[in-house]
Amino acid sequence: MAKEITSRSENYSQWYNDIVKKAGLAENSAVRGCMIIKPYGYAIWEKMRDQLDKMFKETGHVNAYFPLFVPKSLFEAEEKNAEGFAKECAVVTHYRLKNDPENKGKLIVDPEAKLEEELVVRPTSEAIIWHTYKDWIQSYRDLPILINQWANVVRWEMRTRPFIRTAEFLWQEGHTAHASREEALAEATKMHSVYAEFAEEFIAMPVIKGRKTENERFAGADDTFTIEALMQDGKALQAGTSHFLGQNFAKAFDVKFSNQANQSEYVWATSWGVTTRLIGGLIMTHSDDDGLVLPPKLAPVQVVIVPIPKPEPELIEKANSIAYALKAKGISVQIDNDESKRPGFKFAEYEMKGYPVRIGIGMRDLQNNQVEVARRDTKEKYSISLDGIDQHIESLLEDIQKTLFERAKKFRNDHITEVNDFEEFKNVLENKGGFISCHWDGTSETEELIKQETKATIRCIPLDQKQESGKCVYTGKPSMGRVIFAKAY
RNA sequence: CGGGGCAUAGCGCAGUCCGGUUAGCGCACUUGGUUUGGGACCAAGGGGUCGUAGGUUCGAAUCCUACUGCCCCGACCA
Repeated sequence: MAKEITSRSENYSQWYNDIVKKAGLAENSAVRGCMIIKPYGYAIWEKMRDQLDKMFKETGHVNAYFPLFVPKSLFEAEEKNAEGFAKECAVVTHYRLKNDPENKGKLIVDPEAKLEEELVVRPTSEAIIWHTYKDWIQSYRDLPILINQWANVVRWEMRTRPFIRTAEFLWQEGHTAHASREEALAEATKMHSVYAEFAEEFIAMPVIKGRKTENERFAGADDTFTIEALMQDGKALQAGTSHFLGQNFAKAFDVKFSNQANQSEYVWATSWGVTTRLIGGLIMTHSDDDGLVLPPKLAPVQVVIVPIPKPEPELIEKANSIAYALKAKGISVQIDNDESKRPGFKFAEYEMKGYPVRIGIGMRDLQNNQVEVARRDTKEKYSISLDGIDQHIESLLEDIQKTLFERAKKFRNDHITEVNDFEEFKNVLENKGGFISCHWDGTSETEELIKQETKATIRCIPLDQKQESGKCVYTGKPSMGRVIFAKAY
């Protein structure tokens, strides 16, 4: 069970780093701000990637790949976008090294090899992609273009944290082009829903769907849709965004098409992305003091079978037949036949790594035609008959997936607090954390003042916001609905 | 870029204040044995330019100077 926010939040950062390390997900690299994703962490990313990719294809998208480098002149074309990312760009200025004449065995950047035009390492790919789309689009018949790219991007962050914020990260970015405003808006909305569905059904991480305020919006977008999750320490995590880009990029890159009446029009655009940050969200939604807890739908291995006390041939044989039955149901299974470690060590290890279900099988069990089943989410252990074990495990995995979501949702809902004055706002923020639902006068100035005073930002204006007249929690000016504030990652 | 801290075995640390045998501990590793239903035990063993460079001294992990790297706290942020 997740502990109370108050007790964990003091050392939450350390606790998080411990899980990342001990579960074998990732480690810091020698390169500043970058992370090495280890095989187990990457396997989780692959599960996420495969599922998302499937959902993108089901909604009509195809994959392609665009260059890592963006010439500066292209990068700066869409001014707001360029300005928004300028502070965190890695820039390539030279293309060659040479031996240092002053220092044998060392290399220096060859000043002769200075690039005529600097190359920006993509922090996002709108620029390079819209430069390309210009050549691909002439007629309404060329539209829509529905392309996704799986890639790495670089944002030179000052302070980093594994999965949540690293200088280089893996993501997917969808970039679509449409003939009408309505169609582009529908696309942005659709992908917003795809993200919410993925977060809730697969990560078992409840999210609030909403739109960003002008302040928090993606640089270059007319509207940004977001899914906001709540972590165990009471801080919010922006888990995915979908942007309606209007005609901003079409105008910046001069991308026009002829409509059916043979009139020239600018193309309408969207972009949307999720990143390896989702793994951070997963960790901070479900894990406990014994380590990682993985939702079965994203666990690289769903069931591990541990022969007790060690892998005797008879036990291995039985384990194989259980594994065979489970695999027939599409369940992933691993049999631990390592003789060098004792059962207790293995139990702790698999708990740390978050395996959803562990089956223990010993001679004693075999005689009774049963095994011991341990579920990671509740830490319950019980013996069950070998007859019909495949059905039992199948429904157990479903139950674990559901239990994790319900538990996280209850926690999240318990930490949405309606607040009506600013003292209460600060009090809840300090002592309880979580989402604060309150009235806001709709101005960027007020949002900024609240941020400066409390570090809380407007996470989103919920899509299901109720019409309700009230007074801004800060200025007392009239407001027509509540927005969600929180401290965020 | 501001403020603070750290640097000793693969990892985590003690020793530094107050200089003095062969630099130590836990984990991990190797070998052998006994074990094995919740992180086994015993024994033997391997592994170190004490971050780098210079200085003080009969003698430096320890004192002094410079440099380098890393971590934490701020500003920035998926």
